[in-house]
Amino acid sequence: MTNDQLMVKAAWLYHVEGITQAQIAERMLLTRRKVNELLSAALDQGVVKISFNSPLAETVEQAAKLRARFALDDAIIVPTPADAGQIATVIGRATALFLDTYLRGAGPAALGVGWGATLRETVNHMTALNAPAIKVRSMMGGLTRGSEINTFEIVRRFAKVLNAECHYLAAPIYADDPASRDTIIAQTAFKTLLGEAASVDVSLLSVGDVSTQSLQVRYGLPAGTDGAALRAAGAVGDLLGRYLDRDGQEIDHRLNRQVIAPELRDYRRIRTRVIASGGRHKRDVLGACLKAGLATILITDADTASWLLGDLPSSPPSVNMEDARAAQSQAIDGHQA
Amino acid sequence: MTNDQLMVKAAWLYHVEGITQAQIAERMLLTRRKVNELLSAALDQGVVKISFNSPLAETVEQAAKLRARFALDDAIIVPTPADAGQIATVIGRATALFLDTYLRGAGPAALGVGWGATLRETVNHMTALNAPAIKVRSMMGGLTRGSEINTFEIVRRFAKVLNAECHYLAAPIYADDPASRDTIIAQTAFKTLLGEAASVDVSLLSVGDVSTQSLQVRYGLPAGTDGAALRAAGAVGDLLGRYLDRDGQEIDHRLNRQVIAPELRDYRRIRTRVIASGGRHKRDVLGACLKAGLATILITDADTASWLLGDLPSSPPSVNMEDARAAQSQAIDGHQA
DNA sequence: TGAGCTAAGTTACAAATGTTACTGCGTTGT
DNA sequence: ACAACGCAGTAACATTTGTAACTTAGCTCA
Repeated sequence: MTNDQLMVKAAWLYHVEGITQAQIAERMLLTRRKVNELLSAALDQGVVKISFNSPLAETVEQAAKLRARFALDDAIIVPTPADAGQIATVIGRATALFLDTYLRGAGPAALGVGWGATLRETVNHMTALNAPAIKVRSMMGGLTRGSEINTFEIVRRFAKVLNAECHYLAAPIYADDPASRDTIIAQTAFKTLLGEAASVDVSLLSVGDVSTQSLQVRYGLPAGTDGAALRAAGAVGDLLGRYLDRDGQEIDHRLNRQVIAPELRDYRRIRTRVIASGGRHKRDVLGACLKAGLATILITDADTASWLLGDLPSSPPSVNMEDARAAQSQAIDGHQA
Repeated sequence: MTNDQLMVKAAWLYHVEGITQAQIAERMLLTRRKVNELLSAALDQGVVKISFNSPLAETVEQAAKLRARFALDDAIIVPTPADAGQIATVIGRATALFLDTYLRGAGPAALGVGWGATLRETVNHMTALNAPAIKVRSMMGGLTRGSEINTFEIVRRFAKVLNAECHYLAAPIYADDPASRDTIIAQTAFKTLLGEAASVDVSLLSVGDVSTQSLQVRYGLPAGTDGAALRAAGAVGDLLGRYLDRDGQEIDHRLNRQVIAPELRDYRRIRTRVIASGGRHKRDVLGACLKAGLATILITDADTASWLLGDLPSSPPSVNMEDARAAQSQAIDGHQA
């Protein structure tokens, strides 16, 4: 029996029939240890999924406010996890649930996807759906330097889970200079691919920030550009590889003329534009995107939602993540007293 | 905060953020005991749900064979639980998952439902869906003597979870005698209700058997009729309150002229006819229904599926459930040696 | 051939979980 | 007002779970 099958069977016995891991080990002729491994593997590989039927009242309220304030079609807010490292996971899961129902219902012709930790978690937790009619399109090129989060891998996995075909945008995100960018995108092949990317019915993207936290800043920027330069030019983060200022306008920086991705103008024509991101350092750029109306559906966490609604003061860009985390866990500890 | 909200919040912290029950208790200012209670309540009230992404290979194979053999549109097979008491739960859950996706996809105009332990579990595990356009219809009258599984309750809950309206078939399943049955169904009100019941797009029923296990045999039969008489007349069980022989034909018994439910002839016109039932004592009647083409979609357990496919010998009607159960658990225990 | 290495199993233990028994407080009814 | 009842909280316990340390078998490469 394949490993996948073992996971499903063990998970069935455990979660549905409710017998102990020791008993499962006996029945399946495995060690208890192995069963334990299988069960956690099943959980984080998304073979078994845990989903919620009723949403949390608090987040529903925030979602309604966000919808009204930024003219969104929908907003989904998940509670901010105490452990900042879990934000991508949690938002990713919520996004997966959203997409699951959305794709089943609307059945769009084409889905454009970006990349990032959040989208990786999303595809991890999607339910398999036989929808060969859906076209999956990559909306941005890949990182050229190695990274644990691979653009192509994400697109491929989306296609696989939907049993659909996919097109990669087989190019780096940034050309070496504006002139070569123009040459590249003038190629028939790229024109087609960019055209396809811009003509999807639904796009699923996350945003990047300009801190050193950002994978894109660390690995994705071409030689001669760094995060500091972008910040100096007024950037608060990027969408589709294009760096934006606080108002969601593209900054005047050479990098934005090197990017190989659809124009924001074309991007705006996409009917359903999902942006899924959260966490403290993504605040500013999320705010910028919303201000500029770049999203029609927002998926984020409760703290970020509060901030977007103006409940919290704007954070200075120099905020230290360690301090922030310490402050947060203190608040939680304080609760106990 | 309402109890439901507490459950959702605790479940979120536990299943998504992955913190311990003790920590949740601290954060939510509850006792660990309370948290523990909330979590299991959340699980069996269906506030959180565990679902599987990939099906078990073995059952998929059986399902394909059943589809071919009985000209079904679909078949869903779940592993037979070791504990016979769990059969309704397990099949019910599978049915809920099926209905969830089915209703989201096809969006039928009207759903007819029956009653029984399996359907109660089904509605327990359905995902809430805002589908006010769906009409929920009761397809059979209610038991007149008290029972823990109430017909009206089930219809109402289906309607509630779909946020839809429902019509009850406000009548007993059986009239006192054939003559009064005819009088009753001649009433305009009942004509309308029976017509509605027979004109749904999807019906969801389970079957009854003729053993003393059967709730219907124990509580639902009118005075003057008992299980033994039905068995003597060749009945192997009932669908829609109508008792059938091994070939799925209505037996010639007075009871079948007392029943207040759609005619099988009309029932057959329903496009999608789901039958969800399993367990050893339902074998014969399931076989009868399939032979007569009364189902288009079957949801049952693996052992029953095997039997239906002819892999197992027909069981004598006098089989003792206690023995069967003992034999089964012995088989499992034997595994360990 | 044998030393060393890897992978899997076994054992053992610490943490987390589920349950039971007990305690005390409030509430109800006489 | 007082007794009886019951419910929620507390603490303690047994079970289950997750993990780490250790062992063994099989294999590779010198």
